[in-house]
Amino acid sequence: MKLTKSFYERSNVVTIAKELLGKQLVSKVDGKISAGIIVETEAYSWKERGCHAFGGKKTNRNEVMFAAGGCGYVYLCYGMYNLFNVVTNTKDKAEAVLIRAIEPRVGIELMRERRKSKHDRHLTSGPGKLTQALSITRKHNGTWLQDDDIWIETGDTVARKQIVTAKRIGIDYAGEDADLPWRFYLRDNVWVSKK
DNA sequence: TAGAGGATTGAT
DNA sequence: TCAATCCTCTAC
Repeated sequence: MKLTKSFYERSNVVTIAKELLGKQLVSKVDGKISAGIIVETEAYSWKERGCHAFGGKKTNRNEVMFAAGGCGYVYLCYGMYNLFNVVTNTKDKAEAVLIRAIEPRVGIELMRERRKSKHDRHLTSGPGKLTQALSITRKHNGTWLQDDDIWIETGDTVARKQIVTAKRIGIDYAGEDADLPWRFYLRDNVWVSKK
């Protein structure tokens, strides 16, 4: 069952990031379905420097973050990798959850083709990898998660004690905000990206 | 309009 | 440890 708009429109992005663990991310591209369980997320808010929309600054790139919760925000990182975020909160309150890793469940053969990687372990264990495996690109920026292109549905039940809290990755430039414990992942899950 | 740098990855 | 690689933003 797809998550409803009211799930995304809540005001606490950190809570949403935690609750997304165990949910299933699904993509349907060219009529082909592939999906996996979300095992790692990070929260971002306009209130802190790690966020593209820090201070409420709107640009062409991050415009989608200012839409109401329930949109996909896809952008290019390092000129090579598409990163997939879920926009949360209400209109003009720019917050989002970065999906950093998933555990493959549906269309694994499809993912192998798209990734061209011999080791399944590397299929979706990182933000740039999972978008490749699910064939998510910048064309999906602004995609409505109630539609039939990309969506998130209920998946596994996650016990509170399975959730590990940590600092976010790769945002050293954010100063003290880089220390915010806004990264969440499932304990002992092999699909979590490692550092 | 030019130039610097980034929410990464995989190979060395 | 480092290069690949190109879009985005800032400053001139």
